[in-house]
Amino acid sequence: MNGNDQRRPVTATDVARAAKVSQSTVSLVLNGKWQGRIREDTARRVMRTADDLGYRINQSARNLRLGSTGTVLLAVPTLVNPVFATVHAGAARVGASNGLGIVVFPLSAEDGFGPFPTPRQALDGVIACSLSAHAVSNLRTGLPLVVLDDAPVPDTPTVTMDTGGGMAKALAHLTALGHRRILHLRAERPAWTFTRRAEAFDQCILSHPQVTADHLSCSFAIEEIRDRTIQALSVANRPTAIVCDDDNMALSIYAAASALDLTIGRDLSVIGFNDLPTAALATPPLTTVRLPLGALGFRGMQALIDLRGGVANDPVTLPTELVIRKSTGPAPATT
Amino acid sequence: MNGNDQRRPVTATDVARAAKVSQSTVSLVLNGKWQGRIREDTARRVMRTADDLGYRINQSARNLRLGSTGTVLLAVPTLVNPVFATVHAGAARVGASNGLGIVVFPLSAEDGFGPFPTPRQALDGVIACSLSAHAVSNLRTGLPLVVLDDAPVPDTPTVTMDTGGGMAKALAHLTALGHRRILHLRAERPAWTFTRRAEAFDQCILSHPQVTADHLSCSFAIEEIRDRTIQALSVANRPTAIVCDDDNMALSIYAAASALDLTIGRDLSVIGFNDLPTAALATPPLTTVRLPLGALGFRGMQALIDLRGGVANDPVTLPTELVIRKSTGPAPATT
DNA sequence: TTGTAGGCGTTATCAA
DNA sequence: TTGATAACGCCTACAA
Repeated sequence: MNGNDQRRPVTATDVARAAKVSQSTVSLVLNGKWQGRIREDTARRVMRTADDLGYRINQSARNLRLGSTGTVLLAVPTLVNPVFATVHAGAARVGASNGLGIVVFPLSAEDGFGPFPTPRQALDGVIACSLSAHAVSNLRTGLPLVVLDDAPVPDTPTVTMDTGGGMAKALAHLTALGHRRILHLRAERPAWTFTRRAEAFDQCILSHPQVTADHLSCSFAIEEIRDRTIQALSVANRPTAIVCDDDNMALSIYAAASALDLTIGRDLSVIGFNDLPTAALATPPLTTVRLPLGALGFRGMQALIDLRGGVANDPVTLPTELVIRKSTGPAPATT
Repeated sequence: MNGNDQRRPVTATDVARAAKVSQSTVSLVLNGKWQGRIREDTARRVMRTADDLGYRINQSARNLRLGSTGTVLLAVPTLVNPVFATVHAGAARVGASNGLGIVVFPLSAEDGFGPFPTPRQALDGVIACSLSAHAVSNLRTGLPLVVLDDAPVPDTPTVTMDTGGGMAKALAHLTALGHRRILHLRAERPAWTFTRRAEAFDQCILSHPQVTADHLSCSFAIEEIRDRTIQALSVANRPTAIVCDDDNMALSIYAAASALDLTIGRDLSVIGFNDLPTAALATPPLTTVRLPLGALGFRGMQALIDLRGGVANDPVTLPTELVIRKSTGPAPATT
C-alpha cells in the first residue's frame, strides 16, 4: 500500500524481518493461533507490519503445505439456464458449513472444446452436473468426483433425479385429459438427462397404444424451437399436446401458439421440465415437471464430502413431481 | 488405478523411482519438453509408469513454483440471470487465447456474506461484475482486479456500459410516443448498474417537465413484481409506460397486464434492459435496451491481461442501444 | 542424454 | 514466549 510496490510480492518472511520476529511467529499470529503462545504486543506488531507491507498470503504455498485447497469445482453445461443456480445454492450451503468453497465452471459441449480446458487449478474435488458422457470422462482426473443428474459412472457416487418418473406422470396427465397425439420436444444437447427423458417417453408411449407419439430434436435456440414447432403444428392431425425437455422450450411454444392463434391450455396443451420461476408466471401458467435441483446440489456436495472422508455413497435417486397449472387442458374435440 | 490405492497421492518422485529415472526427467517428459533432450524410449517409459501409477500433478506445488495459476475468477452477483453467461463467454474467449481459465463465483449479497467467502484459492486475478460496492471492496485482495459494470474504483481498470444513455433513449422513445405518465421499475439489489439507471431516469425526467414520473423498487421475485405492478396500475391516472431494470422484470409486467386485461403495446408500453433471448420471443416482442455484455467480458479480460502485464488501462464505456419491438406503442388516449 | 540441487512460501515440530 | 528447521511437490539451471 505504501512505497514499496515492487514486482515481488510481500512474503511472510518479509513481514518477519520487518517486525523482527521469526517467520513462524508471523504464521502463528496471522492464522489467529497466537492466543497464549505469543505475547500480545508482539502479535499486534506483527499484524501491523503485515498490514503496512500489504502482505497477502500465497494460497498456492499454503495449499501445498496443507495438502488441500478447500475448494471444489462445480462443472455445468451452461450458465444460461438458471437451474444450475439452484444446484449451486444447494451445494454451497453444505460446502459452507464444511469449510469448502465452490467455484463454477461452464463446460460447453457446444464450444467443441477438445482437450478439457480446465483452469490449471488446485481443487479438492469435482462435482459434474448434467454433462455429456464425454465431458464427464474428461473430468476424471483422479480428484474425488461425484456425478449429478447423469449416467452412473463406475466407482463414482451419483445423485440423479427420477426424470423418467416425471415424464411418466406428464404423459399420464395428458392421456387422462384425452390427448391422443403427443409431441416430445427434445433437447439435442447430448446429456444423459435428456436421453433419459426420451427413453421414458418412448417407453410410456408403448403402454398407451391409442396414442400417436412423435418427437422433435432442437437446440436451445428459441427462434429455432418456435419455427420448428410452428411447422409441426401446421399439419393435418397436428399434435394436441407437447412435452418439452425444458421450461424455456415450453415458453417458446407459447410464441409458436400465439403465431398460429392457438390458445395454450385449450387448443394446445404444453408441459415443461424444471419448474423455473418463470413457469408459474407465464400466461397461462405452465404445467411442468418440478425437479429437486437444490436437493441435487445438496446431496451431491454431501456425497463429495463423504467421499473425501473415504465413504463412497451409493447412488441416490431423488423424486420428481408434476406441477399442474393452466397450460394443460382437455384435448380439443377436433383439430 | 491398480492395487496401491493408499492415502498418499502419487508424486512425480514416485514415478521417477518406479521408472528408474530422475525427477527432473519425469518433469520434462510430463510437460512435453522432452523432445531432443530425453531419449524416446525413456520418455515412453516415464509416461507409461506415470499412467500406471495414476500420477496426477499437484497443482498447488506447480502453481507455487511457477508463481501463477493460470486461472482468474469472475465474480457475479447471481447465477440466475443468464446475462452473466454472456459476460463469461466474452471473457473466456480472450482468456483461452492467453492460457487463462475462468472460474465463476456467485457472490450473492442476499446471503448476507460478511467477510468474502472466497474459496481459499490461488488465483491470478479477479474480475468483478455488477457487484455491490461492498462486495467489490471485499474483493480487493491484492490480486489484479478489474471491475465491470460498476462504479469506477481508484487505481482499478474499469469497463462500463452506457446504461444511462440507454435509459435516455428509452425515455426519448416513450415521450416521442406521447407517454406522459411513466413508471420506472427498479431492482432493489444494491448495485451501481441499477443506481445509474435510476439517476439517469431521474435526470432525463427533469428535461421533460410534461412527464409525470414515478418509480417502484422491487426484488427479483417475480410474483412480487407482478403483484406490485398490478397495484401500481390499478389507480386513477395510472402510468401508461413502464421501464424495467431487467427483461425478466418486464416479462413479469406481462403477467400483471394480462391479469388486468391490458394489452401490452397498446394499453401499456413496456421497456426492458439487457435484451435477453427471451425478450424477442415474448408476446408481444419486448422493446429493450440492449447491453453489450459479451464485449463487456471481452474487454474486461483484456484489461486484466494488460494489468498483469503492468499496463493499467483507462476506464472504458461501451455503447448501448435501444431495440424497438412491439411492446411499446403510442400512449393510449385515455386511461 | 540424464541427474543433482536449490528454492517457491507456507505450516508444524521441536528446542531453546 | 519465540526461533530454527524441515518438509509439502514441483520446475529448472547447471553439472555430469
